[in-house]
Amino acid sequence: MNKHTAREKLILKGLRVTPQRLIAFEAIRDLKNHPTAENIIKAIKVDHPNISIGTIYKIIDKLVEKKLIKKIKTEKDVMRFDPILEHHHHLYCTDTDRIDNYFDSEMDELLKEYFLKKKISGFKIEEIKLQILGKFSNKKNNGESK
Amino acid sequence: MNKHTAREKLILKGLRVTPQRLIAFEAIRDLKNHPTAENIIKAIKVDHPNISIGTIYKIIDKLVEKKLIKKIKTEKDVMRFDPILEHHHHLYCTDTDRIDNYFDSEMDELLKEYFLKKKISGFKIEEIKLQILGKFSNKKNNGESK
DNA sequence: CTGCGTGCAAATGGTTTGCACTACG
DNA sequence: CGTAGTGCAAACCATTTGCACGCAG
Repeated sequence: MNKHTAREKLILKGLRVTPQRLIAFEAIRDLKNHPTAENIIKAIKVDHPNISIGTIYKIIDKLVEKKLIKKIKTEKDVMRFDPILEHHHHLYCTDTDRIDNYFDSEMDELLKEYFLKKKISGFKIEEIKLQILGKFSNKKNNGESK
Repeated sequence: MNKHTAREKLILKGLRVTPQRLIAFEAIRDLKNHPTAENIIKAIKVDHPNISIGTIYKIIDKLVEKKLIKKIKTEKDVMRFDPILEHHHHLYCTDTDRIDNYFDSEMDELLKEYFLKKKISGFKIEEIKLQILGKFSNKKNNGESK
């Protein structure tokens, strides 16, 4: 997750390494709770107030397009992003906008086996993600990082 | 799902029954594939071109607020709605914007048991929904209505 | 009759686009 | 050097809001 790695990932995807890209990419990786574009912009502005908002949007789009980050589904009308690419599920707080990651390979195995037996007619499954809705006990369980 | 029922549901939620509400509510119930606000507006406009867009948005908001319909999560930036209130999952097409419903009480049972044993620390589960991503075989499987 | 609901139009706000300029490779 | 990337500001567009009027209860 260091500067070097981010740089390499950009290069691997055929993207030019600009300071703006590096800063934005790292900001997204470091932000917890699946930031909105606004969160990202704000975080970047702290140290780099001169990066343009339009540019940040373009960078985000490019990163999504190149699969360096992902968009995630929420009920709100703002887009949020997820820098973790490996398969995982999400815990959605029904009171706040907190979204934590949830890794559970046992569950993944279970789902896989279940749908091996039970086909969904007319549909070819590629991936199954759990949206787990509920409430966090207020302990700051930010140790969700994987 | 007839006029009478829609009317009753509105009344039960303490909402005044206006022609606009009835028309909008029924339109949403009848639209397949989890309509966007735009879909809803368009559908209504066909027969009732004089209902205002602002009003339709207000009606949708009110229906969501009163839990007569639900918002659903998508990766796109437009909101979509679901008139089916009972617990179910969604099949998301990774190519198109098609979203079908998926009912599976066996799976629900499985999930329930699984998470009875395996607690998620610091999180109280209220509901679990599957996002099943994949592709439809092009057969028009619109018999997804429940 | 009282106030919730509607229609309209203007405002909002997050996101996008166009274009001239910059700098990565 | 040539082109992808940046900055800025204007444009977009779905949704929200304010307000006067209308109709449901």
